[in-house]
Amino acid sequence: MSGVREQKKQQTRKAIIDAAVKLFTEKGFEQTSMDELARAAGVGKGTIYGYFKAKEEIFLAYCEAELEFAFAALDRKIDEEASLVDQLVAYMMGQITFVTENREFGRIFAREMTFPGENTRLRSRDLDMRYLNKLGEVLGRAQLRGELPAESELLLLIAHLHALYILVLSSIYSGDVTSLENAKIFCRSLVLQALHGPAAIAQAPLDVQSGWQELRQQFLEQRKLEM
Amino acid sequence: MSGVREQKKQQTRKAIIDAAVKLFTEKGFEQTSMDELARAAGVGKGTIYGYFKAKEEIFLAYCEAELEFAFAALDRKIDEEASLVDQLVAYMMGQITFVTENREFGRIFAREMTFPGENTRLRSRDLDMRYLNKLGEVLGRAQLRGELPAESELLLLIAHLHALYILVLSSIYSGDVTSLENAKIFCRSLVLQALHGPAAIAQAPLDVQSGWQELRQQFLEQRKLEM
DNA sequence: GTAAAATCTCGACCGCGGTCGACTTTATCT
DNA sequence: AGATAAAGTCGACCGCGGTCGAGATTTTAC
Repeated sequence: MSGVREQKKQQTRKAIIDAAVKLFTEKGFEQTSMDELARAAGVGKGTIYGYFKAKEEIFLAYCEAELEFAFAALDRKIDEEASLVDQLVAYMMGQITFVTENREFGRIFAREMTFPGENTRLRSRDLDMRYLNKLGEVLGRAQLRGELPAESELLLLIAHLHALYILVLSSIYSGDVTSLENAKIFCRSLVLQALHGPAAIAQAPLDVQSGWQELRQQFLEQRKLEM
Repeated sequence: MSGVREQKKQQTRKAIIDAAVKLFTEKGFEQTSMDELARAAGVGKGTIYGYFKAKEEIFLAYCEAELEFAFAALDRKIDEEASLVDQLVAYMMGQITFVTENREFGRIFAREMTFPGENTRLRSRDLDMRYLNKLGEVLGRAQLRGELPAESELLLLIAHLHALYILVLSSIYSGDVTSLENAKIFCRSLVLQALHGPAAIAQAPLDVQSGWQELRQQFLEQRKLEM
């Protein structure tokens, strides 16, 4: 049972991912066909499906590497002594900035991560956990500092914040939020409310208040909600 | 400019939607091909694309009718005098039950609604607004009753609750939540926290607390989060 | 060493969603 | 009414993601 076979398999796998990174980066996910990918990786198309169940799975493998990098960069930039809100907003915006760097790419990523198909469920969960763990760390530190009540249920808060992140992303793709600045204001307002209850905005610093009011106007005009 | 043409167009449009309702219901969205749909509607395949930009757009048109019905049923069942939390959970669960009635259908719906493509953006926004308006009504009534601080920013709260709904849906597709019962417990915990702050669960009635603790255990085991 | 079994590779092939331009039907103009 | 323009219809056709089984390659058994 010499490792010849195993070795080759690893090579092939790497060749596929490398080709995917190159092509997806160069021309995007949807614009890269499996035929191209196979040719670029130097294998038959069918072979790819021995390594990945679907095109989306390759996509997530590709994301894994990229996200790793983005998170590392973010970690370096985060100020652990900043206020909880600032840190949370920073993480959320880091993630959002990364995802929406390319709009089409981000939509696929968001769709696959938030509502994964059976093929991609496990892989997307892996990726998700990195982000959730990050949130957990930030919250844990805040709890130690006393910035968060000791009896807070951290897991629930993590879920909560994750929900807000998804919402902001969704707002970007629904057209309610059209710039990263607005996304940030939105994030901040939501986080404030999550941490300090429904009346938090009314007590927030003036710049947050006014920023939100402006956004609010845009929402109402765009969506014609009856309020 | 007799209306002959316009009349025919309306007929054709209706024929397409009718066929879609029949086929999507019978065999599902993905299992219905555009060729079949065209044949069933009695038109050429190309004709359909004169009425809808993409298969997904037909899907959303199909949903519109179904959702209308589901909401009406829900409205009839909702107790306007129940507590705010109960009403919110009821609406969220109504929506979730509807969406996940068929798993594949629900995933497409959720993906298209949360991260719409350029083709389906406007239509998905229309649908979204119905749900948001419902939330607004419930919150507005609660504010009048004094169950919600007068200075609460309703729009922000609506956004917040919408985020929670999406999260619960996402948890179902990620495999974190595997039954409607669990979804309900999750919903309730999240809503409580959203309305009463991060420490709300610790003060919740015992059954909510214990239900959540059980769910929490499942999460941790499944996801192996470091907490 | 060799035969049998297990594994991996490949590209022709499938059905799909979506496009295109030739064709038919309706509206408009004189 | 006849001619021209405009609008609508259609299915052959395209490239796509994914499958399949024949054939090549490695492992195992003797």
